[in-house]
Amino acid sequence: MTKDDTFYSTEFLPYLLNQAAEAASLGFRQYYKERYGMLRTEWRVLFHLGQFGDMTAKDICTRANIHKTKISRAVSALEQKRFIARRTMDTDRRLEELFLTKSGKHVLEDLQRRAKAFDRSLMERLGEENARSLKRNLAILAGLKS
Amino acid sequence: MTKDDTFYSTEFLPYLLNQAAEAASLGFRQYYKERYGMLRTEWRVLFHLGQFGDMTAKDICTRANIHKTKISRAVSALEQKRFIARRTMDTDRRLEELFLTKSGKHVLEDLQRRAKAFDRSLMERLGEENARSLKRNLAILAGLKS
DNA sequence: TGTTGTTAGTTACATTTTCAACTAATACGC
DNA sequence: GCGTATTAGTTGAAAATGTAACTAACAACA
Repeated sequence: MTKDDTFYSTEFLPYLLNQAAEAASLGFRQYYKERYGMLRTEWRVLFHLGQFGDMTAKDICTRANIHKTKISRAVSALEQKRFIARRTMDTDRRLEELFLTKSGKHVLEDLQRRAKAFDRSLMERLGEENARSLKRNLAILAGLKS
Repeated sequence: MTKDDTFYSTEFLPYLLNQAAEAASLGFRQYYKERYGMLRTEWRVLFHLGQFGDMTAKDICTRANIHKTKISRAVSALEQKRFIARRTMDTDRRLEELFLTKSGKHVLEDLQRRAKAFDRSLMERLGEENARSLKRNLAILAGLKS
């Protein structure tokens, strides 16, 4: 029995994932926070609305795997900033369809453009092939792919 | 100008990283929380002490990239649980060397064994080659490698 | 229709995190 | 040595998160 069953933190995938996630989101987070006073969940809600069109809070919860209270608060915050608005659905009055306002669209446009650039810069650090493989593996772990 | 400048959330590396990190740490977090009432930072402090031997709070901050207040509180919590103890250093009385108690060592041993197993199970889902490449890329993004 | 169960979303409260200010000890420049 | 600047670590208050209980609307079925 050798002493070398030492297990290093940098070998532990959850640790690595977390460190990488923190490091990678730092720069972008700073931007939407300083520029628009937004929190991460708010940015995500906006992003999802842009991606899938009008949808309900529940839809976003499911899609983004975020708890409903977090979404509820993000929605209120975005509403106060006048980036989104809601309308109760006739078919089921429990549901509220969320949609981007004009200014919300502008903000989202800006954020998306920056997100894209930010993403590219991260990928450049890894190289095309590595980056592709990384994203594939992450999607699997995140349960987005089998 | 085609409409297909749509940028999907699942293409955005920080998003993917975060989702994967959340998903990957869930199972293990549950274990140390339920079994030992520990928070993530506490588990990390323990892990670092096991890995590098006795060290100060500051050392851990630097190594693990965690803010000193978070560490300070984790250290207090671990101390209360009698998993670690501290002794002020003679050479510089601002510094406190942290070390594992007997029971802390037991707990850490258990956690490390489980972490290892947990890690293996994650890696199996990806396949050996993919997993290796994933860890390499994460280390780069985390700034642990150039 | 009335009862029971379920679902979308909000609210209240407890826990955790963040941020800024603080204390105590050391280091530096003179 | 003495004043000033740093540094390690703690603390308190504010912000954010998680958890559970709640309201309002719908569904199902007698």
